[in-house]
Amino acid sequence: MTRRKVSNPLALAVLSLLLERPMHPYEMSRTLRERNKEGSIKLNYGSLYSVVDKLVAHGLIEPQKTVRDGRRPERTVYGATSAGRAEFEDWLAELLAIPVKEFSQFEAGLSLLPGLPPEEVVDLLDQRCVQLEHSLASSEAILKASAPSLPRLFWIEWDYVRTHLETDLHWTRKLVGEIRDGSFDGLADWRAFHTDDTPPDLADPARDVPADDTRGSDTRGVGGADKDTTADVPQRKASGRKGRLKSV
Amino acid sequence: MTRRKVSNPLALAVLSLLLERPMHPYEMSRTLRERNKEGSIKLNYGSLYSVVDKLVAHGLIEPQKTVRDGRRPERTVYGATSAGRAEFEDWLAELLAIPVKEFSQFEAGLSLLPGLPPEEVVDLLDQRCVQLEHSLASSEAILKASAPSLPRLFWIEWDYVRTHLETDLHWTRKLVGEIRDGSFDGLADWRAFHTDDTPPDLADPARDVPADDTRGSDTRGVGGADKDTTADVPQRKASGRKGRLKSV
DNA sequence: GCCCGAATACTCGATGCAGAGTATTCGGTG
DNA sequence: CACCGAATACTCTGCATCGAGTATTCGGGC
Repeated sequence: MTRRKVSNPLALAVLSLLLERPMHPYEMSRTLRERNKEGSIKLNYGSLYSVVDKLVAHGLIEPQKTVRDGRRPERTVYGATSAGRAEFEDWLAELLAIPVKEFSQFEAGLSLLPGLPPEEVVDLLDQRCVQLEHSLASSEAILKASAPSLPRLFWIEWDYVRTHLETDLHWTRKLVGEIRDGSFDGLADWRAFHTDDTPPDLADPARDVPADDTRGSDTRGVGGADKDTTADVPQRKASGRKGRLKSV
Repeated sequence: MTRRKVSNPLALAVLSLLLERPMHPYEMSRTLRERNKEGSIKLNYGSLYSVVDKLVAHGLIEPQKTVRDGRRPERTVYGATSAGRAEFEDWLAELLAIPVKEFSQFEAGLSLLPGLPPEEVVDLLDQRCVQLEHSLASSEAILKASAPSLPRLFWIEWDYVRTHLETDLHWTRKLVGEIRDGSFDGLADWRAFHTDDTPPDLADPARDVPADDTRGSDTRGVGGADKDTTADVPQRKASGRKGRLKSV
């Protein structure tokens, strides 16, 4: 019951292509690739064929003929129906008008940030910045390559992602800066939590209550989860991980 | 083969909670909600229980005891193993250090923008701006509410999303402005494509070739896809969609 | 003491999707 | 003319995910 009968955005791209001209599935995939739409619409064959089938089942597209080139196997050419055109326009309008909350991996990571010590976080975010710079460079390469040959309308989505990459990079750099120069709010507690052998309940919501209890309180004494919380562990972790991630 | 044995970010949150103290699944969900982590990590019960089972199966967490409050059904309390701690730290480090490309709905919409006429796009993006302003306002409300009681470390992810919302809003406003004041590159062709009854092949990659063919060429004459491409249709579509979307 | 709604604590089946795998054919090279 | 790698054109299976559904229990009002 996801509102749309076919919810995969790839279906929208298929409709778009078939409104332009009839095609067979493989041609759709090639066309999307040629136009650099692969970067904005996830394309894989499994989904493509199942999406086409579903569009047919709902009467949004229909097989028009089958052709064969040389001795290649037969391919079915599909075309959009007028119901398909209506669905395309309505769906695209919705995508443009109504922002939807999407969950990013990085956001999830940020929300669990207290789980790593600040020094290591700085290291990791530095690595992230380097990667973002690379992504940014290749985005800009695409823009440079497209701009002379095609009007802006056809590479507008690249401008959008580039802008967001920039924002991301600046935000991350700023955060790294704050942690590094010590101006980050609560930095001392954060560090202490990871160096003490009996860390305070940093992440507990009952934290606004003045911390007069909680040294070995019952909430932590249940046992099991505390093993290997020794002082040397952070060192081992840091070096071990740094080595692995650099090699990636 | 998704690299991790359990790939759902919810599993990372579970590990994080269980490293803090042992819990039963329902308590995990409540805790995540109390801490406003629901906004950054998608939580639903189906996933939660299957993720817990999988973590157990891979030895990253383990059942510790079963308790019952009053006459409530028994609940299983889980705790993290040391393998679980290692997985948590490694995974979180990866999330922070390595940016992954994620496909947003809006980006997909942008990449198919030529499918709607510019006037309608302006309308739709205006609506988007209004929605984004609302999201931004509620993000800021959360920040205002959290800032006095908790150090920045615990609401850093809200700062991140707020920043991206702002970028998004500014970018969209700018685009709307360009289309509206006519400075958008290729605007005339875009509009013509949607008002002419025999539109040029605007979106075709063979566009750098001077358009000396393609008036009623065989690629469009296959029939079916062209019906209801009459001049009055855009009016009807626009008003119809505007009505519907406003009511949402 | 009874009723109602909210919270508790899950279960389960359908669906969608990823992506590895397969089989064929074309084009270029030695 | 034989071969090899790249491109063509799919298929198939397993797994994750989703969210609706269920059954129970607590708390508060009347």
